[in-house]
Amino acid sequence: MLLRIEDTDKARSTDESTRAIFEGLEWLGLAWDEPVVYQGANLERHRADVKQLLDAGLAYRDFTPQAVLDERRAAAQARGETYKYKREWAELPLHEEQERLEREDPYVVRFRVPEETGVTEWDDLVHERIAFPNKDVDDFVILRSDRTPIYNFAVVSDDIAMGITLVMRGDDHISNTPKQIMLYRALGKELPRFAHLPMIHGLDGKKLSKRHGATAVGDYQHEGLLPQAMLNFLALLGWSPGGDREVMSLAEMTELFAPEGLQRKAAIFDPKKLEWMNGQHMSMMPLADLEPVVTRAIVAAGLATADELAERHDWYLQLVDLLRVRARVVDDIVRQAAPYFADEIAYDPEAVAKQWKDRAASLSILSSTRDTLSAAPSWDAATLEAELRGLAERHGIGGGKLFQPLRVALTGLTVSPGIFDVLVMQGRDRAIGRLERAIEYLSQQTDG
RNA sequence: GGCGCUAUCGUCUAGGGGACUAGGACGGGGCCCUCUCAAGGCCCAAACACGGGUUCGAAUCCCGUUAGCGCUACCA
Repeated sequence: MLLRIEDTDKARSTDESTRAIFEGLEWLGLAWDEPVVYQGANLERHRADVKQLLDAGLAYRDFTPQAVLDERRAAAQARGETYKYKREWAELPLHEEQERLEREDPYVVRFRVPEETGVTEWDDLVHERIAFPNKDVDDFVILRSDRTPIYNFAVVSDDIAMGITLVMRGDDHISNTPKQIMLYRALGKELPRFAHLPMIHGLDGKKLSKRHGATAVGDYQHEGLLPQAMLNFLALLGWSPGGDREVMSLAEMTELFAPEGLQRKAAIFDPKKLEWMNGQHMSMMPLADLEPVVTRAIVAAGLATADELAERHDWYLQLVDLLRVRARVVDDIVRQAAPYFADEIAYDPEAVAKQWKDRAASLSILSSTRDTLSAAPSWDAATLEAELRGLAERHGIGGGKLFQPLRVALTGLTVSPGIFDVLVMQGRDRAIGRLERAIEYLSQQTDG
Protein backbone atom coordinates (compact mmCIF):
# COMPACT_ATOMS: atom_id res chain seq x y z
CA MET A 1 0.00 0.00 0.00
CA LEU A 2 1.25 3.40 -1.03
CA LEU A 3 0.09 6.69 0.42
CA ARG A 4 0.15 9.89 -1.57
CA ILE A 5 -1.15 13.20 -0.31
CA GLU A 6 -2.74 15.13 -3.15
CA ASP A 7 -2.12 18.62 -1.97
CA THR A 8 -1.94 20.62 -5.17
CA ASP A 9 -4.67 22.91 -3.93
CA LYS A 10 -2.87 24.92 -1.33
CA ALA A 11 -6.03 26.63 -0.20
CA ARG A 12 -7.63 23.39 0.87
CA SER A 13 -4.83 21.19 1.96
CA THR A 14 -3.77 21.92 5.52
CA ASP A 15 -1.49 20.19 7.98
CA GLU A 16 -4.56 19.42 9.99
CA SER A 17 -6.41 17.72 7.18
CA THR A 18 -3.33 15.69 6.32
CA ARG A 19 -2.87 14.63 9.90
CA ALA A 20 -6.48 13.48 10.06
CA ILE A 21 -5.73 11.17 7.15
CA PHE A 22 -2.68 9.69 8.85
CA GLU A 23 -4.45 9.25 12.15
CA GLY A 24 -7.51 7.73 10.56
CA LEU A 25 -5.50 5.17 8.63
CA GLU A 26 -3.34 4.35 11.60
CA TRP A 27 -6.34 3.86 13.80
CA LEU A 28 -7.88 1.50 11.29
CA GLY A 29 -4.64 -0.44 11.24
CA LEU A 30 -4.07 0.30 7.57
CA ALA A 31 -0.33 0.83 7.24
CA TRP A 32 1.42 2.08 4.13
CA ASP A 33 4.57 0.36 2.95
CA GLU A 34 6.65 3.21 1.60
CA PRO A 35 7.30 6.77 2.67
CA VAL A 36 4.40 9.14 2.11
CA VAL A 37 4.55 10.96 -1.20
CA TYR A 38 3.49 14.58 -1.18
CA GLN A 39 2.25 15.61 -4.55
CA GLY A 40 3.44 19.16 -4.00
CA ALA A 41 7.01 17.90 -3.89
CA ASN A 42 6.80 16.79 -7.51
CA LEU A 43 6.11 20.23 -8.86
CA GLU A 44 9.17 20.28 -11.10
CA ARG A 45 8.27 17.02 -12.80
CA HIS A 46 4.68 18.21 -13.25
CA ARG A 47 5.92 21.33 -14.97
CA ALA A 48 8.32 19.34 -17.11
CA ASP A 49 5.50 17.07 -18.22
CA VAL A 50 3.37 20.08 -19.05
CA LYS A 51 6.26 21.47 -21.03
CA GLN A 52 6.46 18.22 -22.96
CA LEU A 53 2.83 18.55 -24.00
CA LEU A 54 3.30 22.21 -24.85
CA ASP A 55 6.31 21.44 -27.05
CA ALA A 56 4.45 18.67 -28.79
CA GLY A 57 1.53 20.98 -29.50
CA LEU A 58 -0.78 18.84 -27.39
CA ALA A 59 -1.43 21.68 -24.98
CA TYR A 60 -1.51 25.44 -25.33
CA ARG A 61 -1.35 28.63 -23.32
CA ASP A 62 -4.60 30.45 -22.63
CA PHE A 63 -4.30 34.10 -21.65
CA THR A 64 -7.96 34.64 -20.80
CA PRO A 65 -8.29 36.22 -17.36
CA GLN A 66 -10.23 34.06 -14.94
CA ALA A 67 -12.74 36.83 -14.34
CA VAL A 68 -13.72 36.79 -18.00
CA LEU A 69 -14.23 33.06 -17.88
CA ASP A 70 -16.38 33.34 -14.79
CA GLU A 71 -18.42 36.02 -16.47
CA ARG A 72 -19.05 33.97 -19.56
CA ARG A 73 -20.06 30.99 -17.54
CA ALA A 74 -22.46 33.05 -15.45
CA ALA A 75 -23.91 34.68 -18.55
CA ALA A 76 -24.49 31.38 -20.29
CA GLN A 77 -26.17 30.06 -17.21
CA ALA A 78 -28.35 33.16 -16.93
CA ARG A 79 -29.49 32.58 -20.49
CA GLY A 80 -30.25 29.00 -19.62
CA GLU A 81 -27.61 27.76 -22.00
CA THR A 82 -25.03 25.08 -21.51
CA TYR A 83 -21.66 26.67 -21.02
CA LYS A 84 -18.98 25.28 -23.24
CA TYR A 85 -15.39 26.45 -23.29
CA LYS A 86 -14.44 27.93 -26.66
CA ARG A 87 -11.04 26.99 -27.93
CA GLU A 88 -9.73 30.42 -28.93
CA TRP A 89 -6.09 30.43 -27.93
CA ALA A 90 -5.01 27.16 -29.41
CA GLU A 91 -3.59 28.69 -32.58
CA LEU A 92 -1.98 31.81 -31.21
CA PRO A 93 0.74 33.03 -33.59
CA LEU A 94 4.18 32.37 -32.17
CA HIS A 95 5.29 35.97 -32.10
CA GLU A 96 2.21 37.10 -30.27
CA GLU A 97 2.63 34.40 -27.66
CA GLN A 98 6.26 35.44 -27.33
CA GLU A 99 5.23 39.04 -26.76
CA ARG A 100 2.77 38.12 -24.07
CA LEU A 101 5.26 35.89 -22.35
CA GLU A 102 7.79 38.69 -22.29
CA ARG A 103 5.19 41.00 -20.87
CA GLU A 104 4.53 38.32 -18.28
CA ASP A 105 0.84 38.15 -19.00
CA PRO A 106 -0.68 35.51 -16.76
CA TYR A 107 -1.86 32.35 -18.50
CA VAL A 108 -3.03 28.84 -17.81
CA VAL A 109 -2.08 25.78 -19.83
CA ARG A 110 -4.93 23.86 -21.34
CA PHE A 111 -4.92 20.40 -22.77
CA ARG A 112 -5.96 20.20 -26.40
CA VAL A 113 -8.68 17.56 -26.34
CA PRO A 114 -8.21 15.37 -29.42
CA GLU A 115 -10.58 14.80 -32.36
CA GLU A 116 -14.09 16.01 -31.77
CA THR A 117 -15.51 12.88 -33.31
CA GLY A 118 -13.55 10.47 -31.18
CA VAL A 119 -14.65 8.56 -28.12
CA THR A 120 -12.59 7.88 -25.03
CA GLU A 121 -13.50 4.66 -23.31
CA TRP A 122 -12.22 2.03 -20.95
CA ASP A 123 -13.18 -1.24 -19.33
CA ASP A 124 -13.87 -0.42 -15.75
CA LEU A 125 -13.28 -3.20 -13.27
CA VAL A 126 -16.64 -2.65 -11.65
CA HIS A 127 -18.72 -0.98 -14.35
CA GLU A 128 -17.42 -2.76 -17.43
CA ARG A 129 -17.31 -0.43 -20.42
CA ILE A 130 -17.69 3.32 -19.94
CA ALA A 131 -17.43 5.71 -22.87
CA PHE A 132 -17.34 9.49 -23.22
CA PRO A 133 -17.59 11.29 -26.55
CA ASN A 134 -14.60 13.64 -26.83
CA LYS A 135 -16.85 16.48 -27.84
CA ASP A 136 -18.21 16.52 -24.32
CA VAL A 137 -14.80 17.12 -22.85
CA ASP A 138 -13.66 20.74 -22.81
CA ASP A 139 -10.04 21.74 -23.22
CA PHE A 140 -9.30 21.53 -19.54
CA VAL A 141 -6.72 23.39 -17.53
CA ILE A 142 -3.65 21.40 -16.55
CA LEU A 143 -1.48 24.18 -15.18
CA ARG A 144 -2.81 27.10 -13.17
CA SER A 145 -1.67 30.67 -13.70
CA ASP A 146 0.47 30.29 -10.58
CA ARG A 147 2.25 27.44 -12.41
CA THR A 148 0.97 24.70 -10.18
CA PRO A 149 -0.71 21.67 -11.75
CA ILE A 150 -4.36 20.81 -11.52
CA TYR A 151 -5.35 17.54 -9.87
CA ASN A 152 -6.15 15.69 -13.08
CA PHE A 153 -2.71 16.37 -14.43
CA ALA A 154 -0.71 15.84 -11.25
CA VAL A 155 -2.35 12.48 -10.65
CA VAL A 156 -1.47 11.19 -14.07
CA SER A 157 2.08 12.47 -13.87
CA ASP A 158 2.54 10.92 -10.43
CA ASP A 159 0.84 7.63 -11.24
CA ILE A 160 3.15 7.22 -14.20
CA ALA A 161 6.20 8.07 -12.11
CA MET A 162 5.14 5.71 -9.36
CA GLY A 163 4.33 2.87 -11.71
CA ILE A 164 0.69 2.62 -10.64
CA THR A 165 -1.13 -0.13 -12.54
CA LEU A 166 -4.55 -0.08 -10.86
CA VAL A 167 -6.45 3.09 -10.10
CA MET A 168 -9.23 2.34 -7.65
CA ARG A 169 -11.26 5.27 -6.42
CA GLY A 170 -14.74 6.63 -5.80
CA ASP A 171 -17.07 6.79 -8.77
CA ASP A 172 -17.28 10.54 -8.42
CA HIS A 173 -14.08 10.36 -10.47
CA ILE A 174 -15.70 8.68 -13.45
CA SER A 175 -15.99 11.91 -15.35
CA ASN A 176 -12.33 12.70 -14.68
CA THR A 177 -11.22 9.45 -16.20
CA PRO A 178 -11.53 10.34 -19.88
CA LYS A 179 -9.39 13.41 -19.23
CA GLN A 180 -6.78 11.35 -17.50
CA ILE A 181 -6.78 8.72 -20.21
CA MET A 182 -6.18 11.44 -22.79
CA LEU A 183 -3.25 12.65 -20.74
CA TYR A 184 -1.70 9.19 -20.51
CA ARG A 185 -1.93 8.91 -24.28
CA ALA A 186 -0.56 12.40 -24.87
CA LEU A 187 2.34 11.58 -22.59
CA GLY A 188 2.84 8.36 -24.50
CA LYS A 189 2.34 6.10 -21.52
CA GLU A 190 0.59 2.81 -20.85
CA LEU A 191 -2.88 3.04 -19.29
CA PRO A 192 -3.54 1.62 -15.84
CA ARG A 193 -6.66 -0.38 -15.04
CA PHE A 194 -9.49 1.67 -13.58
CA ALA A 195 -11.99 0.61 -10.94
CA HIS A 196 -14.68 2.99 -9.73
CA LEU A 197 -16.18 2.12 -6.40
CA PRO A 198 -19.61 3.34 -5.34
CA MET A 199 -19.89 6.22 -2.92
CA ILE A 200 -21.05 6.10 0.64
CA HIS A 201 -24.05 8.30 1.30
CA GLY A 202 -25.38 9.74 4.53
CA LEU A 203 -28.84 8.94 5.85
CA ASP A 204 -30.06 11.78 3.64
CA GLY A 205 -28.92 9.94 0.54
CA LYS A 206 -26.25 12.49 -0.29
CA LYS A 207 -22.59 11.87 -0.87
CA LEU A 208 -20.76 11.43 2.39
CA SER A 209 -17.49 13.32 2.41
CA LYS A 210 -15.36 15.70 4.32
CA ARG A 211 -17.47 18.38 2.73
CA HIS A 212 -20.76 16.91 3.85
CA GLY A 213 -21.80 15.94 7.32
CA ALA A 214 -19.35 13.16 7.87
CA THR A 215 -16.87 13.11 10.66
CA ALA A 216 -13.34 11.90 10.13
CA VAL A 217 -12.90 8.18 10.64
CA GLY A 218 -10.78 8.92 13.66
CA ASP A 219 -13.73 10.53 15.41
CA TYR A 220 -15.36 7.16 15.76
CA GLN A 221 -12.49 6.14 17.99
CA HIS A 222 -13.71 8.60 20.57
CA GLU A 223 -17.19 7.18 20.40
CA GLY A 224 -15.99 3.81 21.57
CA LEU A 225 -15.92 2.14 18.19
CA LEU A 226 -13.39 -0.57 17.43
CA PRO A 227 -11.29 -0.11 14.30
CA GLN A 228 -11.83 -3.68 13.17
CA ALA A 229 -15.60 -3.20 13.39
CA MET A 230 -15.37 0.03 11.44
CA LEU A 231 -13.24 -1.65 8.80
CA ASN A 232 -15.62 -4.58 8.57
CA PHE A 233 -18.65 -2.34 8.32
CA LEU A 234 -17.12 -0.03 5.74
CA ALA A 235 -15.91 -2.94 3.63
CA LEU A 236 -19.44 -4.27 3.44
CA LEU A 237 -20.68 -0.96 2.09
CA GLY A 238 -20.26 -1.65 -1.59
CA TRP A 239 -18.75 -5.08 -1.38
CA SER A 240 -19.98 -8.51 -0.46
CA PRO A 241 -18.00 -11.72 -0.27
CA GLY A 242 -21.12 -13.53 -1.46
CA GLY A 243 -23.21 -15.83 0.63
CA ASP A 244 -24.06 -14.64 4.10
CA ARG A 245 -20.65 -13.72 5.46
CA GLU A 246 -20.75 -10.51 7.46
CA VAL A 247 -18.60 -10.42 10.55
CA MET A 248 -15.00 -10.75 9.42
CA SER A 249 -11.48 -9.80 10.38
CA LEU A 250 -9.24 -7.76 8.12
CA ALA A 251 -7.31 -10.92 7.28
CA GLU A 252 -10.49 -12.75 6.32
CA MET A 253 -11.70 -9.87 4.22
CA THR A 254 -8.38 -9.65 2.43
CA GLU A 255 -8.55 -13.37 1.77
CA LEU A 256 -12.13 -13.23 0.53
CA PHE A 257 -11.85 -10.10 -1.55
CA ALA A 258 -12.60 -10.29 -5.24
CA PRO A 259 -13.64 -7.47 -7.58
CA GLU A 260 -16.66 -9.53 -8.64
CA GLY A 261 -18.18 -8.84 -5.24
CA LEU A 262 -18.03 -5.09 -5.78
CA GLN A 263 -21.32 -3.26 -5.85
CA ARG A 264 -22.18 -0.56 -8.34
CA LYS A 265 -24.75 1.22 -6.24
CA ALA A 266 -24.00 3.83 -3.63
CA ALA A 267 -24.55 2.62 -0.09
CA ILE A 268 -26.13 4.49 2.76
CA PHE A 269 -24.19 4.60 5.99
CA ASP A 270 -26.34 3.08 8.72
CA PRO A 271 -24.95 3.86 12.19
CA LYS A 272 -27.26 1.28 13.78
CA LYS A 273 -25.67 -1.56 11.92
CA LEU A 274 -22.22 -0.18 12.69
CA GLU A 275 -23.00 -0.38 16.38
CA TRP A 276 -24.26 -3.91 16.04
CA MET A 277 -21.12 -4.79 14.14
CA ASN A 278 -19.05 -3.27 16.90
CA GLY A 279 -20.86 -5.34 19.50
CA GLN A 280 -20.16 -8.46 17.49
CA HIS A 281 -16.47 -7.72 17.29
CA MET A 282 -16.32 -6.77 20.92
CA SER A 283 -17.83 -10.11 21.98
CA MET A 284 -15.76 -12.19 19.63
CA MET A 285 -12.33 -10.71 19.97
CA PRO A 286 -9.79 -12.09 22.42
CA LEU A 287 -10.22 -10.51 25.81
CA ALA A 288 -6.55 -9.62 25.80
CA ASP A 289 -7.08 -7.46 22.70
CA LEU A 290 -10.12 -5.71 24.08
CA GLU A 291 -8.52 -5.01 27.43
CA PRO A 292 -6.18 -2.16 26.46
CA VAL A 293 -9.00 -0.37 24.66
CA VAL A 294 -11.29 -0.60 27.65
CA THR A 295 -8.50 0.31 30.02
CA ARG A 296 -7.84 3.50 28.14
CA ALA A 297 -11.51 4.43 28.37
CA ILE A 298 -11.81 3.56 32.04
CA VAL A 299 -8.72 5.54 32.93
CA ALA A 300 -9.95 8.45 30.85
CA ALA A 301 -13.27 8.33 32.68
CA GLY A 302 -11.39 8.56 35.98
CA LEU A 303 -12.77 5.29 37.33
CA ALA A 304 -9.38 3.81 38.07
CA THR A 305 -5.73 4.21 37.19
CA ALA A 306 -3.92 1.83 34.93
CA ASP A 307 -1.84 0.68 37.89
CA GLU A 308 -4.89 -0.17 39.92
CA LEU A 309 -6.22 -2.25 37.08
CA ALA A 310 -2.93 -4.00 36.66
CA GLU A 311 -2.84 -4.87 40.35
CA ARG A 312 -5.96 -6.97 40.10
CA HIS A 313 -5.64 -7.95 36.53
CA ASP A 314 -7.55 -11.23 36.64
CA TRP A 315 -10.45 -9.63 38.41
CA TYR A 316 -10.47 -6.80 35.92
CA LEU A 317 -10.46 -9.11 32.90
CA GLN A 318 -13.34 -11.04 34.33
CA LEU A 319 -15.27 -7.83 34.81
CA VAL A 320 -14.67 -6.75 31.23
CA ASP A 321 -15.75 -10.16 30.05
CA LEU A 322 -18.95 -9.86 32.05
CA LEU A 323 -19.75 -6.39 30.81
CA ARG A 324 -18.87 -6.71 27.15
CA VAL A 325 -21.78 -9.03 26.47
CA ARG A 326 -24.23 -6.23 27.04
CA ALA A 327 -22.26 -3.47 25.38
CA ARG A 328 -22.26 -2.25 21.82
CA VAL A 329 -19.54 0.35 22.15
CA VAL A 330 -16.62 0.59 24.51
CA ASP A 331 -18.28 3.44 26.34
CA ASP A 332 -21.14 1.14 27.28
CA ILE A 333 -18.65 -0.91 29.26
CA VAL A 334 -17.34 2.16 31.03
CA ARG A 335 -20.84 3.23 31.94
CA GLN A 336 -21.60 -0.16 33.44
CA ALA A 337 -18.28 -0.41 35.20
CA ALA A 338 -18.76 2.43 37.65
CA PRO A 339 -20.35 0.38 40.49
CA TYR A 340 -17.28 -1.84 40.65
CA PHE A 341 -14.83 1.00 41.15
CA ALA A 342 -16.42 4.00 42.78
CA ASP A 343 -16.71 4.12 46.54
CA GLU A 344 -20.08 5.75 46.44
CA ILE A 345 -22.83 4.94 44.03
CA ALA A 346 -25.75 7.07 43.06
CA TYR A 347 -29.20 5.53 43.09
CA ASP A 348 -30.97 5.85 39.81
CA PRO A 349 -34.35 7.44 40.70
CA GLU A 350 -36.15 5.10 38.36
CA ALA A 351 -34.54 2.07 39.96
CA VAL A 352 -35.52 3.30 43.41
CA ALA A 353 -39.04 4.04 42.33
CA LYS A 354 -39.46 0.66 40.79
CA GLN A 355 -37.60 -1.74 43.05
CA TRP A 356 -37.78 0.02 46.41
CA LYS A 357 -41.30 1.17 46.02
CA ASP A 358 -42.43 -0.19 49.35
CA ARG A 359 -39.75 1.19 51.71
CA ALA A 360 -40.59 -0.93 54.68
CA ALA A 361 -40.73 -4.15 52.72
CA SER A 362 -37.51 -3.35 50.89
CA LEU A 363 -35.84 -2.54 54.16
CA SER A 364 -36.84 -5.85 55.61
CA ILE A 365 -35.76 -7.83 52.55
CA LEU A 366 -32.42 -6.05 52.34
CA SER A 367 -31.80 -6.58 56.03
CA SER A 368 -32.31 -10.29 55.85
CA THR A 369 -30.28 -10.38 52.65
CA ARG A 370 -27.46 -8.67 54.48
CA ASP A 371 -27.68 -11.12 57.35
CA THR A 372 -27.69 -14.10 55.04
CA LEU A 373 -24.80 -12.76 53.02
CA SER A 374 -22.79 -11.89 56.10
CA ALA A 375 -23.17 -15.44 57.29
CA ALA A 376 -22.36 -17.02 53.93
CA PRO A 377 -19.81 -19.81 54.41
CA SER A 378 -17.87 -18.72 51.34
CA TRP A 379 -18.05 -16.02 48.72
CA ASP A 380 -18.50 -17.67 45.37
CA ALA A 381 -21.36 -17.60 42.91
CA ALA A 382 -22.64 -21.11 43.59
CA THR A 383 -22.68 -20.67 47.35
CA LEU A 384 -24.27 -17.24 47.19
CA GLU A 385 -26.94 -18.45 44.83
CA ALA A 386 -27.80 -21.36 47.12
CA GLU A 387 -27.92 -19.07 50.16
CA LEU A 388 -30.09 -16.43 48.53
CA ARG A 389 -32.47 -18.84 46.88
CA GLY A 390 -32.84 -20.53 50.24
CA LEU A 391 -33.65 -17.20 51.80
CA ALA A 392 -36.26 -16.42 49.17
CA GLU A 393 -37.86 -19.77 49.72
CA ARG A 394 -38.03 -19.24 53.45
CA HIS A 395 -39.82 -15.98 52.83
CA GLY A 396 -42.06 -17.63 50.31
CA ILE A 397 -41.08 -15.23 47.51
CA GLY A 398 -39.59 -15.66 44.07
CA GLY A 399 -35.93 -14.98 43.48
CA GLY A 400 -36.66 -11.82 41.53
CA LYS A 401 -38.30 -10.22 44.53
CA LEU A 402 -35.01 -10.58 46.32
CA PHE A 403 -32.55 -10.00 43.52
CA GLN A 404 -34.00 -6.82 42.10
CA PRO A 405 -33.89 -4.72 45.28
CA LEU A 406 -30.43 -6.18 45.90
CA ARG A 407 -29.31 -5.12 42.44
CA VAL A 408 -30.30 -1.53 43.19
CA ALA A 409 -28.43 -1.67 46.49
CA LEU A 410 -25.29 -2.96 44.82
CA THR A 411 -25.26 -0.98 41.61
CA GLY A 412 -27.88 1.72 41.97
CA LEU A 413 -29.27 0.50 38.67
CA THR A 414 -31.94 -1.80 37.33
CA VAL A 415 -29.55 -3.45 34.93
CA SER A 416 -26.37 -5.34 35.60
CA PRO A 417 -24.82 -8.73 34.97
CA GLY A 418 -26.27 -11.68 36.86
CA ILE A 419 -26.63 -10.75 40.51
CA PHE A 420 -24.31 -13.49 41.79
CA ASP A 421 -21.59 -12.36 39.42
CA VAL A 422 -22.06 -8.83 40.70
CA LEU A 423 -21.73 -10.02 44.26
CA VAL A 424 -18.56 -11.93 43.49
CA MET A 425 -17.03 -9.10 41.48
CA GLN A 426 -17.69 -6.55 44.17
CA GLY A 427 -16.39 -8.81 46.89
CA ARG A 428 -17.77 -9.43 50.34
CA ASP A 429 -16.77 -6.19 52.01
CA ARG A 430 -17.92 -3.87 49.31
CA ALA A 431 -21.18 -5.75 48.79
CA ILE A 432 -22.05 -5.81 52.44
CA GLY A 433 -21.05 -2.17 52.71
CA ARG A 434 -23.40 -1.28 49.90
CA LEU A 435 -26.19 -3.17 51.61
CA GLU A 436 -25.57 -1.30 54.85
CA ARG A 437 -25.71 1.95 53.01
CA ALA A 438 -28.94 1.02 51.27
CA ILE A 439 -30.48 0.02 54.57
CA GLU A 440 -29.41 3.28 56.09
CA TYR A 441 -30.79 5.21 53.14
CA LEU A 442 -34.12 3.41 53.33
CA SER A 443 -34.40 3.85 57.09
CA GLN A 444 -34.06 7.59 56.72
CA GLN A 445 -36.67 7.56 54.01
CA THR A 446 -39.04 5.60 56.23
CA ASP A 447 -38.50 7.78 59.28
CA GLY A 448 -38.88 10.96 57.27
C1' G B 1 -29.54 22.40 -18.40
C1' G B 2 -25.47 18.94 -20.46
C1' C B 3 -22.79 14.47 -19.63
C1' G B 4 -22.27 10.13 -16.74
C1' C B 5 -23.46 6.35 -13.10
C1' U B 6 -27.14 3.58 -10.58
C1' A B 7 -31.94 1.14 -9.56
C1' U B 8 -33.96 -6.21 -5.03
C1' C B 9 -37.33 -5.36 1.95
C1' G B 10 -36.70 1.34 5.73
C1' U B 11 -30.97 0.11 5.47
C1' C B 12 -26.60 -3.28 3.91
C1' U B 13 -26.99 -7.18 0.55
C1' A B 14 -27.51 -12.72 -1.91
C1' G B 15 -29.09 -13.55 -6.76
C1' G B 16 -25.71 -13.58 -12.73
C1' G B 17 -32.61 -17.05 -17.71
C1' G B 18 -35.89 -22.04 -14.99
C1' A B 19 -33.22 -24.23 -8.16
C1' C B 20 -37.60 -17.78 -6.32
C1' U B 21 -43.98 -19.19 -2.63
C1' A B 22 -37.03 -13.90 -4.02
C1' G B 23 -32.40 -15.89 0.76
C1' G B 24 -29.34 -13.57 4.85
C1' A B 25 -28.07 -9.37 8.10
C1' C B 26 -29.28 -4.54 10.68
C1' G B 27 -33.50 -2.10 12.40
C1' G B 28 -38.96 -3.07 13.87
C1' G B 29 -42.75 -6.51 16.09
C1' G B 30 -43.77 -11.17 18.87
C1' C B 31 -42.37 -15.59 21.61
C1' C B 32 -38.74 -18.61 24.38
C1' C B 33 -34.75 -18.49 27.94
C1' U B 34 -34.50 -15.62 32.59
C1' C B 35 -33.07 -12.30 38.88
C1' U B 36 -32.75 -7.26 35.38
C1' C B 37 -30.44 -5.76 30.85
C1' A B 38 -27.95 -7.79 27.10
C1' A B 39 -26.43 -12.08 24.49
C1' G B 40 -28.65 -16.42 22.31
C1' G B 41 -32.78 -19.33 19.99
C1' C B 42 -37.50 -19.39 17.27
C1' C B 43 -41.32 -16.74 14.54
C1' C B 44 -43.73 -12.38 11.89
C1' A B 45 -44.20 -7.90 8.79
C1' A B 46 -41.14 -5.94 4.84
C1' A B 47 -38.39 -5.61 -1.79
C1' C B 48 -37.28 -7.22 -7.62
C1' A B 49 -39.13 1.41 -9.61
C1' C B 50 -42.42 1.55 -14.16
C1' G B 51 -43.38 0.30 -19.42
C1' G B 52 -42.01 -2.26 -23.57
C1' G B 53 -39.31 -6.06 -25.86
C1' U B 54 -35.95 -10.92 -26.39
C1' U B 55 -37.23 -15.97 -24.79
C1' C B 56 -40.96 -21.82 -24.07
C1' G B 57 -39.45 -19.09 -19.51
C1' A B 58 -37.15 -13.29 -16.83
C1' A B 59 -35.12 -10.10 -10.43
C1' U B 60 -31.45 -11.84 -13.92
C1' C B 61 -30.49 -9.89 -21.18
C1' C B 62 -31.94 -5.34 -24.47
C1' C B 63 -34.55 -0.54 -25.13
C1' G B 64 -37.27 3.46 -23.15
C1' U B 65 -39.48 6.22 -18.95
C1' U B 66 -38.98 7.77 -14.13
C1' A B 67 -36.22 8.64 -9.87
C1' G B 68 -31.74 9.18 -7.08
C1' C B 69 -26.81 10.35 -7.10
C1' G B 70 -22.19 12.16 -9.27
C1' C B 71 -19.48 15.46 -12.42
C1' U B 72 -20.03 19.93 -15.02
C1' A B 73 -13.72 24.96 -11.53
C1' C B 74 -7.22 28.16 -12.58
C1' C B 75 -11.28 21.76 -6.22
C1' A B 76 -9.81 16.95 -5.19
